Amino acid sequence: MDTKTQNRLDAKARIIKAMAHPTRLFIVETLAKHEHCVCELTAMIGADVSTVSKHLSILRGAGIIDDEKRGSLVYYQLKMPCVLGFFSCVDTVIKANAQGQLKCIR
Amino acid sequence: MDTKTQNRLDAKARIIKAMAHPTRLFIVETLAKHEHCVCELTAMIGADVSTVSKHLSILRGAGIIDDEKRGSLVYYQLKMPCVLGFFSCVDTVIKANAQGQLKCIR
DNA sequence: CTCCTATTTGGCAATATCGCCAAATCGCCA
DNA sequence: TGGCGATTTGGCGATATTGCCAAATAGGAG
Repeated sequence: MDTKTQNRLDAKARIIKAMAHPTRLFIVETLAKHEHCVCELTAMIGADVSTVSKHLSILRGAGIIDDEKRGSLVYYQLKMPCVLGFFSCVDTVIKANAQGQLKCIR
Repeated sequence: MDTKTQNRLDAKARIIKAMAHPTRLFIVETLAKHEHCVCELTAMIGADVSTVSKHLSILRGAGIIDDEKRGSLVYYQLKMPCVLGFFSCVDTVIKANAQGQLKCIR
């Protein structure tokens, strides 16, 4: 594997890793409906504000979401809706795994 | 966030996490072309066989790839080609990030 | 049966991630 | 200007991931 491929895959993995966490998936799915401020997301998630803020920072760093300060609140919105298409593929994988399990039991 | 949502997102995150590594992305992209045995993948990747075997095990555990023993070799193949669609979205994100960078410089 | 090759598994040290607390910013508004 | 609420950042212990080596396993060939 040459260096160029290595770098390309590193970049790709960094983006994917940004989504590889339940809380961050929740954030992406929630922002897919419409924008939310940090305080709203924090209330929905039920973790410390600093924790939520760091998750948002990771998603923003990956370029998946965007922030916009309005007054004293910071609103986040989904910048790359194409990731939702991926999520449906993941659901397909989960369903296929479950059906594979069933087949083994019978 | 209720328990049901939590479990659903945990399962989703586990699948995504399985792909959140450069080497595993390489494996998925390589198997997308055609199947390969562990020894071939190991040669291409240039890491220890045990390392490659563990990466393959993670992808298999996630239900993304499938294995098939033929003689003394184990051949792996891509089971869920829909993940490739996700990769193109990731490339879009990377491209958008790069263009955002450029805009800031000018 | 025994050797040999391909692959997997166990274990360990290095590194990265996670979530909370405390502290620092930052912009409003009195 | 001073205080306040919203958000971010620093730091720390706990936990998870990673990659290598060594050892175990599995199967075919002699």
